[in-house]
Amino acid sequence: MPELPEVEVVRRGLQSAVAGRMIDRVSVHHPRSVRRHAPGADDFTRRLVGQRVGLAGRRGKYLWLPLASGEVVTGHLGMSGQLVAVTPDAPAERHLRVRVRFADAGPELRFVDQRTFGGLSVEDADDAGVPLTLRHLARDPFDPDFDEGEFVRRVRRRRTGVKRALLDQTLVSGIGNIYADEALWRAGLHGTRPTARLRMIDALAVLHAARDVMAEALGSGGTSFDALYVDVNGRGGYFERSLAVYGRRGLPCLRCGAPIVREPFMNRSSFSCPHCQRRPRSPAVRTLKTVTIS
DNA sequence: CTATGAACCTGACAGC
DNA sequence: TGCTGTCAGGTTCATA
Repeated sequence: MPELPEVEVVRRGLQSAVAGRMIDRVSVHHPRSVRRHAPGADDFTRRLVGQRVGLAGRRGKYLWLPLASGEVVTGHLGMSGQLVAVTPDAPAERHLRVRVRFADAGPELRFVDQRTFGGLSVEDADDAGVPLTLRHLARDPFDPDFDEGEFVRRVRRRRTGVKRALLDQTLVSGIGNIYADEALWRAGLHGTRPTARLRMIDALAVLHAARDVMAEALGSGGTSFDALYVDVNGRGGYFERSLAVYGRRGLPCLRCGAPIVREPFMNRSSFSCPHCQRRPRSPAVRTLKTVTIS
């Protein structure tokens, strides 16, 4: 569930809850939650214990905490992951996966994850403190070094639909199913519009729309449809009230009044306005004639 | 290298 | 009361 705004809310909460504190004990309650830490759960624990943590970082939907050792502990929330700060004597959550206790008497950090698509791992970092395993990720639209020209060039080189491109974390990171649909609605584009023939002005419009809608969502504490997305204090956001299309099948478009439609998309859903976002005549291209030059 | 779809999990809910 | 099928905010891996 969590996309960039929700992960950023968690990053901020994480930082105020644990930055500067010393890790004392770590317990892994489910091996799957540390599966991306190749050396295993015991090694994961060993690398954390005794470390003081620094200021939390984020790229796209990933976040991390630097350790005094120079390594970083990285996390991804997947579809249902939560990082919560609670008093050490609070009862264990149903889906408690990893528990991090500190040397002081303050709250402990818990990774709770119903579906276990998320996870934690300890990684090496580059000179800028970015985990090495995240370098394949594109920067996100809030990164001062995000290169819009390069984004447009790379998108137009693709032979796919614009929604697929928005969700490709190697082109731009942080955008998921909700904010992709919201951005496409704001830009007046249907998600199956072929990227190869996308005008530069449209590519930039949808990118800026994604950045804008995610900034607004961040201001509302994120989008919570249910209890699966919460901040470190266990509270949800309220941006779902401001969504224009996502989850609004049959309800009137806020711009023109036409009923919002839901269409299947990659085993999931896309929501759009049939009037404001007209379908392309020829859908996403995928058969490209290959010409061999000998 | 690029594009696509299945797999990875658990739980809520609708319909029978 | 069950059972079955569908759906959920994401990423990775195998296959063309």
